[in-house]
Amino acid sequence: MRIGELATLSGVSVRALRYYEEQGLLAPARSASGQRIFGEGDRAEVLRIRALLAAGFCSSVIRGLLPAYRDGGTERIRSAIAAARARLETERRAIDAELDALAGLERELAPDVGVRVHAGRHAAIECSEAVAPDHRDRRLR
DNA sequence: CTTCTTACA
DNA sequence: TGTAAGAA
Repeated sequence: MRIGELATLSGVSVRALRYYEEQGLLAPARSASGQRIFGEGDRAEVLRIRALLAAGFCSSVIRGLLPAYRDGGTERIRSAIAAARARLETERRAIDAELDALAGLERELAPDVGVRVHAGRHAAIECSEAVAPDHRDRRLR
């Protein structure tokens, strides 16, 4: 099948499929005219790549993991999962520590801070300088 | 109409 | 990742 069909079947964009090939995650054959030719098995392959990506593995790691999936290298995969889990748990501890630190700063403030009366209305305290453009960032800039 | 590559946002 | 452009 050509790239468009695989994209429809897998729910992955044509752009992404070409990118996966560029990253060495997929190795489709080529027709005489240069078009990528995928096999039926590539559908499952793509879904697996998506699952690995969703779990946080970068393409270079996935590249090394895919062959293990094909030739039953279960131990290699298990260790990769364990490493990823350990890394995430370390990060979680750091996040919990920051959350605790924030709670401490909040308790340190006077009881009524957070809202001040201006012209009879409630208004949130301004904090232009300390606000991160994206609250998902790990550090405020 | 679909795909390819290359390049840019 | 999406989209544009020009060619096949």
